[in-house]
Amino acid sequence: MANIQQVAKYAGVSVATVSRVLNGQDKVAVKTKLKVEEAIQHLNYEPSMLGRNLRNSESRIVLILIPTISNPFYFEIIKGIENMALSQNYNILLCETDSSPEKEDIYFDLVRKKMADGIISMDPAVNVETLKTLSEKYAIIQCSEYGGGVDIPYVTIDSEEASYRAVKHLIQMGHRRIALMNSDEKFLYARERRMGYQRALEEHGIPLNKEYIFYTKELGFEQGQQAMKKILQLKERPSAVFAVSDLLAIGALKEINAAGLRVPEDVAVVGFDKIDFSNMTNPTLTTVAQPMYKMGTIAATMLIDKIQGRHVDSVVLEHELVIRESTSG
Amino acid sequence: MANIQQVAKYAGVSVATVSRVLNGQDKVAVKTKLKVEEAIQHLNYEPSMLGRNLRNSESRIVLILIPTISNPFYFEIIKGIENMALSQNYNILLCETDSSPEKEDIYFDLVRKKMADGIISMDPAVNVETLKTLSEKYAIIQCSEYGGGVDIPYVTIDSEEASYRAVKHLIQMGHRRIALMNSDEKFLYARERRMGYQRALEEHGIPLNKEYIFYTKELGFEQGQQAMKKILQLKERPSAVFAVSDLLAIGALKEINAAGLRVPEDVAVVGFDKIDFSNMTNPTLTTVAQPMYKMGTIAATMLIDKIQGRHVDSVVLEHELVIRESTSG
DNA sequence: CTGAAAGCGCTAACAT
DNA sequence: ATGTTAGCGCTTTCAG
Repeated sequence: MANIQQVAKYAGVSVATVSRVLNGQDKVAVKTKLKVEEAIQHLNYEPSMLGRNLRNSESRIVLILIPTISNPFYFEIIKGIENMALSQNYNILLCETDSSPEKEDIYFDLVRKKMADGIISMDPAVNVETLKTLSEKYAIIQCSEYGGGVDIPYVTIDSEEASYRAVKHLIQMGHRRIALMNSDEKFLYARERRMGYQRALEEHGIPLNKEYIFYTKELGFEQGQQAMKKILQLKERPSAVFAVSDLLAIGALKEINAAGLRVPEDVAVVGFDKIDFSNMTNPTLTTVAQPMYKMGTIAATMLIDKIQGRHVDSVVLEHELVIRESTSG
Repeated sequence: MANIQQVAKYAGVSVATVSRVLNGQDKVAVKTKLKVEEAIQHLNYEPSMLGRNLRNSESRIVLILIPTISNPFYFEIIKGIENMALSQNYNILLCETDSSPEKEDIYFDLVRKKMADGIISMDPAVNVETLKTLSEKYAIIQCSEYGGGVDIPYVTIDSEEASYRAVKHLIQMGHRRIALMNSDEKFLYARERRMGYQRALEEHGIPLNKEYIFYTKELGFEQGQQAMKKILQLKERPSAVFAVSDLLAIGALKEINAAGLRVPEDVAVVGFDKIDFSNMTNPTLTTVAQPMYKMGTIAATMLIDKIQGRHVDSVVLEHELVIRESTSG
């Protein structure tokens, strides 16, 4: 396979000139340029990024850290990141951490070893200490999820407010016994969403019933089913459930159905994320929409700015409550 | 940031020795090794893959080409590929082509430019000619989808047989008016599945009714809804539908429900792929399971073998019909 | 506008 | 067992 030397030789110019033609920055005489281009054509030359990357001390690869690829919530965000990255000549390495520190470390190593120029972390379970240390030397952005108190730029929504609005909607639909299906409160967003839930209840004079708050280990379908099973066994059965992820909510839907109850007549359900599937269920799911694609593009822009040494500020984006059949069938 | 030179200097040895310690192949005296390791520790040294990659003329990155990340069908396959790749020190670049030749070409360029060592293509819409040309110079494996007649190793299942069994199951459940929801027959797997469908009908003396065959542009939920809408308008309404993807089938489910009909009493439905979500619907979906994780690991193994110059043969894996509520509620 | 030459960080062949 | 050295393929001063 031809390299830049051979092209230079064939074209009768120096490698520097070939490089100039390749990068199109410096001025090259039209005639010379033509010669070089012909040589490139003739030799079927493709510049090697390996050489270029070493020379430039960059990999033009950015890491996306997600807990699991199976949660559709990440799709649109990833698309946003990808398109923005691509437009800036960066490629993305999608890294599934399975929320495991060991796997996480494999990927962190990639930036330590210069195989990646930066990281967009969407993993709430990420080892915050490591991330913090890393962020002193490398470009890191937190997207959607973020650890509090750490000085790493993030893009996210106001979880407390979103949660507040979702619960308020349920209250306005006449519900007073509202269950919360939350994930572990070691995650900041989980604490925030619980606070929004409480604020809505308080504001409407509904006393907090701790029996109505359920914690799940993960945000998946099965966890939603299990939690819903417990909820349905309560003496004073809630008439509504607010789940902090759509998959949880869909699990709840399924379980309610299995128990022979109807949504929303017997139990209303609200999810969170507006994943594609939330519109495929029967009934369709009321849910909180995050501007995922936009969040992705912004995260990518922030990261690239950071990589290139520019200053970046954190961003909080708007969200929207999408009312569908599961609360107002 | 420290480089190998500085480590060598600090340890009072040559760079070659440091490299030896790093790679652990050649023999190094324990004492020397200790000195080097201390230097590495002290200087916080991390070997740069940029230098190593250039030197070794490899990137240790493999490309996965998929039409869209939104189809959960790919999850398990990707996990399989990823785990196998990781265990061999390869990383994966997930590339969404959107079935667009332009985007495809961006990714092909990555291997032309040595940024990737090989490709696992799962995109049926891939430009077969380009792929063929590429495969003469680079390592390429087709996974799950493959173009016929091209001499590129693949791993897949027997689509014709899988389709045959799915339809046979419907016939055995007493159905005789069975619709087929297929994708464009420019794809080999679509032609094969149609053939399996026909074989099952023929074998049971059911005449082929062309009105019962529907083609969709994509394999998504919306396409399933649209096709089902048309199916429900037929004078002689089919009593069963075989869709070549779970998402199509789930769209059909939704539409049947919307029309006030029941599954499987009024219309039975069979999908294809056994995506996670096929178990979350109501009713749960009868579907054809492919050994996706295994397919992924095999594809990765094949690719790495190919990259490293070993010979590889194509593989056809077993499938399984998973009978659930949508055909035998 | 073009060329010569240095060097990014690493590995491996060769020499000792 | 260890050191010396020549590149891998590219970009970018610096001279001319």
